[in-house]
Amino acid sequence: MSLYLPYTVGLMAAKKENRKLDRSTEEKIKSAARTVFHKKGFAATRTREIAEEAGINLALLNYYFRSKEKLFQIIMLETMQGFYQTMIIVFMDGSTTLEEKIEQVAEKYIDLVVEQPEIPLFILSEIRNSSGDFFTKLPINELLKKSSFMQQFQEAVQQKKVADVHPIHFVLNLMGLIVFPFIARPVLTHLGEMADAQFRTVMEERKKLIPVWMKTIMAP
Amino acid sequence: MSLYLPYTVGLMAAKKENRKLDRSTEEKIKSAARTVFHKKGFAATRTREIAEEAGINLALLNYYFRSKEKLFQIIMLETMQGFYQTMIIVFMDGSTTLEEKIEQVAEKYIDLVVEQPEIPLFILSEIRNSSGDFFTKLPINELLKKSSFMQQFQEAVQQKKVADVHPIHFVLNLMGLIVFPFIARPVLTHLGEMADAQFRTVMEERKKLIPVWMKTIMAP
DNA sequence: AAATGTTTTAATCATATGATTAATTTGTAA
DNA sequence: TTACAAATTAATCATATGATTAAAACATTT
Repeated sequence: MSLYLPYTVGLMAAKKENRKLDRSTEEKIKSAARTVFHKKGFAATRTREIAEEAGINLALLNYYFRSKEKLFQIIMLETMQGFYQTMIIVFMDGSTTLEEKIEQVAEKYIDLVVEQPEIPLFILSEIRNSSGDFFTKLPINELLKKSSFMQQFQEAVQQKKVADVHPIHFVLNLMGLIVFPFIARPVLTHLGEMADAQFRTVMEERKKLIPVWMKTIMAP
Repeated sequence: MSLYLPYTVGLMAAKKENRKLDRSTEEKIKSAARTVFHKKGFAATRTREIAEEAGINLALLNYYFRSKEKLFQIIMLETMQGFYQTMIIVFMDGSTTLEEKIEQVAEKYIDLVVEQPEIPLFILSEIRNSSGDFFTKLPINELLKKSSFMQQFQEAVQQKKVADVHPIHFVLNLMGLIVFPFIARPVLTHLGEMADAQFRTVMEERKKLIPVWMKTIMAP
């Protein structure tokens, strides 16, 4: 009998681990959902594919998340949070200069999006349909307005170190230069026969180039 | 009896017009399809919605175009053609300088996309899934390689008028600066409370600004 | 070990959706 | 006018898809 104890204990431990992995089951589903949603978008995603990717029964998905919509909203919110966090952190930092902030944003964002290239297109194409509910749940606007970045930027304009154009140009240029290549990636691949390695090289170059370009662009 | 003749003739004329509008029926369906596909993308589009938008019976859609896929491919191809045509025309023109080409591309593209703001996001998000079939059907690659633009660009590099970085940076910067604002438009709307009128103003400004920026960016 | 609650599954449902069919209307020509 | 072809429609089909249910497996507590 005692011979079975270790086995049983082992089994119990494994099961207990699985039990703790209740969280892991939930996480497995979320992870699979992230993968599929990011790649295909909400409308083209089948819950069955998420279930298969997660290695679980379809019913379990609804058991944990009630519906495809609810699961999607969670993924969407987390994705946006993850994306804006980088910008928020850099822009709130009072100890860096305006130039340093640009350098850091370029570097960190390119790193982020090299890891997860589908994110920009995912966010932008899903926002186009959904009403702006996601934004009301994220206090990005308020944070940015009070940020160290905004102060420094307005100062720079007053001191005529930066051209006096609408600040939106600055944001559009910076994010466009960083993010657009990843959105247009498939076009490059098909059109210019650009391989993965070359693309990475180009994006590494841009880490250095974008801050330089931004300075010359925004000069008065 | 003759009293009825005008009416009948009138009716006939109207019907005959409708008959000529066989083409118009096809065109009505395509136009509706364009609208809905552009706005929602392939996966989120319902053929019933296209039919309703076109004011025709659902079966008629399949009568003219066989399937949703076939109809979509036609729309997609025409949309891409329309989008690239602008670039091709400007870039092939041997009578303009490199600077003028940039000015013209910025101006024409912003005009184009102000009229049809959904196009960039539509093209880019649909390409992400579909295999690159659409590109093989469009000879963009070959045309651009032989274009006046390419010649002038390579000349400028040799004469050290333009920085010697990978030419892809040039394309990414130009298209990113032009197109990205339209892709990010919903974010601006929700985040920055930016209204239509203001957005248009900003884009008008960019017609002038982008060529200037491109020059300073690409200087050695 | 028994009882209880939680997680997981197989089977099934209800509806949405793309497509087809058979009949009807309309236009054209003899 | 009649006959024939083309365009259009209402009704229907087949399947995909999100969701639910009832039972089984598993874990936890007593």
